[in-house]
Amino acid sequence: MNVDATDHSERPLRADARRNRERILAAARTVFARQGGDAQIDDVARAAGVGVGTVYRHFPHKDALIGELVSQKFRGFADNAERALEVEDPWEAFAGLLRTNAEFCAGDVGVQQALARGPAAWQYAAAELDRLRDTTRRLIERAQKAGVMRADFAVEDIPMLMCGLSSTMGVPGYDWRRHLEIMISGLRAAP
Amino acid sequence: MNVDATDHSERPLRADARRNRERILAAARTVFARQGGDAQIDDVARAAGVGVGTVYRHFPHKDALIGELVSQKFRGFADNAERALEVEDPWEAFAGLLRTNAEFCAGDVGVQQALARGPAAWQYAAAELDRLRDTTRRLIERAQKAGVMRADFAVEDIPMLMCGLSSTMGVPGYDWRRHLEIMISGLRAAP
DNA sequence: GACGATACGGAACCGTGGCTCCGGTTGTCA
DNA sequence: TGACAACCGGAGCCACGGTTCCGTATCGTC
Repeated sequence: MNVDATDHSERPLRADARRNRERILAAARTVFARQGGDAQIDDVARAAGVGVGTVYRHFPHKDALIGELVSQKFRGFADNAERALEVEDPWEAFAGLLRTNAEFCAGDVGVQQALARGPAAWQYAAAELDRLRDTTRRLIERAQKAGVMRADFAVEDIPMLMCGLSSTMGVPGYDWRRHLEIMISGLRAAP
Repeated sequence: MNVDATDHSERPLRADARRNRERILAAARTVFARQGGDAQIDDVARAAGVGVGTVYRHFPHKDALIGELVSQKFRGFADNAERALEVEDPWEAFAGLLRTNAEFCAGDVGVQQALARGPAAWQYAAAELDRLRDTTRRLIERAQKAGVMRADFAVEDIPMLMCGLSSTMGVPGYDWRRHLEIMISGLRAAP
């Protein structure tokens, strides 16, 4: 399966094509954020002021479109993680990252839901995911070495944790931040 | 919408009908457990050795079938909660219930996923849900009064917590029990 | 054992939504 | 400015899956 919809090997996109591509992505963000992962391509196209055909010209199928959004999102996560490495306090660096990324998630629950639905979209973000994982691992090791985090916690737990969290973000009127704080408290080293 | 598919007001089901109803439910449990919420009615029918028409005779639509499964599941949750009230130690009573019900969930992730998907199925379990909520509230108050649970935790957090947890149960090879223990630690009263 | 009520089976219907196709338009380069 | 390649739009195609319909089989009662 072609994982990269952008196809950098070709000559640069024509001006109108690039413009439309951006419009489509922006529209997709909005539409998925509002309607969740089962929003229709037609809706995205309409919101972008573009025909369905144009959407499919840029993204061979729905997953590719969602994949691109997911990828962008993970790029953000990974960037945040790298910034967190510069925070002095090992615990604050880690907990802060969780909070920041959670907040970053909450912006568009739609993408999160879409992501939770099918694993197909994940592969598009593989590279960013690796970067995020590596950085986070370092944050965790640092905190554990400092003795402020429970020793049995591992990077693999993060996706689960965020997955759980994000599934609660969709519930209207629920304060997911409390849920997050509960989990964060659970991560502190037992005395 | 008709919430009760069993329709107790009518005369008892004919012997073959009752038999088929049970078969369908059993098959549905298996099929949904294996394939998740988007398993098809046709699959359920085939697994039950029955025609689709028969499934629809007993359950007016897919949601009603899922609803019945969900309802049964919640009856189990609520029963467990009532048993937990008899445990002496307030903390163990509560934490134990979480563990028990989580384990009970893990049995058929399919139903959990189906449940997480659409809110339509929830209404079928409304009565059991109320019973579960009331009992759990008492467990929480007891633990908080004893000073062993953080004071800002509320019954409303439980569904979120379980929702998050169940969304990780579907991931093959992941130890969701660790996730649960992390959350449980997060609930203990801060010293 | 006969008869009416009840239940069964599964082919077919139909709405939905992803995706394609092609005639028309627009950007780019000489 | 002309010509061609790249791109656009959206009607329509098609597969999928929930639901219906009705001729046939089975149950329970007299």
